[in-house]
Amino acid sequence: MSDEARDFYYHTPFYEDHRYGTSATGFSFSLNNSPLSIPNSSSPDHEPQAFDPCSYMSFTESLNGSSDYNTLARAFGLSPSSPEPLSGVKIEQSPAVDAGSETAVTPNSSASSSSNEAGGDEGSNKGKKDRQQKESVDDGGESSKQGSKSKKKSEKGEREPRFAFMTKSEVDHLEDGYRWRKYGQKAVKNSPFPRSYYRCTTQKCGVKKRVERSFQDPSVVITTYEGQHNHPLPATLRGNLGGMLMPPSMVAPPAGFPQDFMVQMPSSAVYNYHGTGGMSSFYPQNGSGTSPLHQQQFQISDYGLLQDMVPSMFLKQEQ
DNA sequence: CGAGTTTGACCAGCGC
DNA sequence: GCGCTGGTCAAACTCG
Repeated sequence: MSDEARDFYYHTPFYEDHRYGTSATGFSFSLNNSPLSIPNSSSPDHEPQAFDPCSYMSFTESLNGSSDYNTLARAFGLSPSSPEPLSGVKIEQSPAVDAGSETAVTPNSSASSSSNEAGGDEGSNKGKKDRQQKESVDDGGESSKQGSKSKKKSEKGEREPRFAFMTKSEVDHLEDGYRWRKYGQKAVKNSPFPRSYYRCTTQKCGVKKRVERSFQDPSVVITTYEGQHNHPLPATLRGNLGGMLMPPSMVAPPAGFPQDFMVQMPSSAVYNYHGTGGMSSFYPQNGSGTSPLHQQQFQISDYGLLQDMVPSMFLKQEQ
């Protein structure tokens, strides 16, 4: 499918042994027990495989477009060997999408992935496309609501890169520096918690995000970003960021926000976040839990959105 | 009054 | 074909 071919996407999990080493200033990544370290010039006295995410990139930057998804991908050990510059990274399940390459990348695949998140997006795009067409017909193609639609349907199958992570928080909608407008909420199957849909309020910015709570652990909020911001952070909030490495939702922890949160990227990668108000860092969890700052962990076993959205951090570049 | 939220409706994809 | 589910729209409503 052209759509898939045009995007980057995550492959469903299957790598059961991703291991993330950790240090106070960074983390390493290994694939199938093969350490995959990312150079770090700022943390020489840490484990060799460690690197300083802060000096490497930041989620915020990534979302802001100042750092591309390729960087993000690299930072997390994604698409480690991709030679060509990536133009985007996408979280989505790869249903049948190229089963061929998928198998190639995921030897143990067995996976689940029941998901339809990716498909859902496609669907939504199409849905809107249709809708827009209808409306266009109704008002001669100048529907006032067009605004939002024009972008999404925009180029029909074109899907935005997605990035999902989990955070341990008591508030559903975490502050991330950007302004969001909620445009929908839906009950999620098999979950007592609804999923909320947000869109960046900045004009021309088509970034969206979905927020929902894990039904397995209500204290965990699953946030999925879709697209990249094409504008800077609101000035008023920018100061709080300082380009620190933290998940988009964590950029500006609200008052009362738990100082620790964890982010789980791929199937078994668990990141812990320890914020101290002023400085914050990501602390990926490693098997031995050596990080002194480890606060909380969370293992995704296999469920709904996460399963679908964050099956693993493996990306694949389109061909 | 503008911006954001709520909520019911609509629609498409998917599985059976 | 039908029902379920996810995603979005948009009118009504709330809030500052």
